[in-house]
Amino acid sequence: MVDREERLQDFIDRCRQEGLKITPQRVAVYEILLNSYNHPTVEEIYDEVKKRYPFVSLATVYRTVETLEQMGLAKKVCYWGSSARYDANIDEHHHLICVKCGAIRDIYMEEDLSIPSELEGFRTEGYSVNIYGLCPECREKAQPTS
Amino acid sequence: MVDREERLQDFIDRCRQEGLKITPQRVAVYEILLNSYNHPTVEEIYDEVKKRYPFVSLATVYRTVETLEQMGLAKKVCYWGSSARYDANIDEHHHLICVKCGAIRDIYMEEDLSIPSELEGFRTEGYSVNIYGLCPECREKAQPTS
DNA sequence: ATACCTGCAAAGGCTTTGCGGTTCG
DNA sequence: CGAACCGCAAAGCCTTTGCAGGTAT
Repeated sequence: MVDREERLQDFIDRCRQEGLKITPQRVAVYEILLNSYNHPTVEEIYDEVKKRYPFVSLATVYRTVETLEQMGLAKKVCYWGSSARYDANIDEHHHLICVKCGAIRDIYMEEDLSIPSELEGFRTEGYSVNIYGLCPECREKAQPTS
Repeated sequence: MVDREERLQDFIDRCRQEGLKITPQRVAVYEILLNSYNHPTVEEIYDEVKKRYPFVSLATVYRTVETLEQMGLAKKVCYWGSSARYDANIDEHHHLICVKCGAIRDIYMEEDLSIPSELEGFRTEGYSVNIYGLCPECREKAQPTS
């Protein structure tokens, strides 16, 4: 895992390279995403940004996460529920997902799948593993035998 | 893979057990899903059902796929784009996903990940692997070197 | 100075819901 | 006959977009 400061700096450098303006809102969105471990929704990011810049608009957050995604600095993760979630962790990692409440946790696995670079005509680029189950909180709430 | 007729019959039996009415629309939705290999969207299922029952409503299809999901007979798969897709293939299988157009293809793998039944406090139930890449059609459209 | 960006509000798309009439069991 | 279901239309999210004013370079 690369250092957060370094990633933020990389982001700023790349913005300059690509002629994108470095605005406080943009930096805030990426910084918040870098410091989140819970794969926040756009709304959640928005709430955080608002603490620093109360006049920020939700549309700006949407535009920024889209930019980040296009730059390859964040990923959109979408499993259940209505709203998309974002993840700035671009290391090879996988997800542990609660089938009840939708919570997502990052997980690193030793095992490595050997995926051919060509499969059924597809040129493959990468993979991710989703492990489904019940999170500790939801197990608690369910019958004690689970 | 279990036979389609058998699955349809199971569905009907379970409906009876659970006091759910067996309506033509319901049967049609499940039947269409069973015979689809392309993980159709609700809209696509709707278009198919309409061929048999022109007066069917989109809301009914939404309600039915939700029922099927709750019964464990279909899964909602949601990666990109706006609309959810459904899959009645409940065998252990994985997905090959085109990052460009969102096409999804089922894939069966020899390799088996050994997932502990308990992981970071989660009680695990299963997993799925998503392999990302460019589908044949999109490779074609891109530069010939891809 | 200018190209890019933001905030606002409106529009757009997918999905859910309320209701009256209908159908299955 | 009664409970469950359907079709219709409206409402409800989440997300995108157009525009006028503001900001970074």
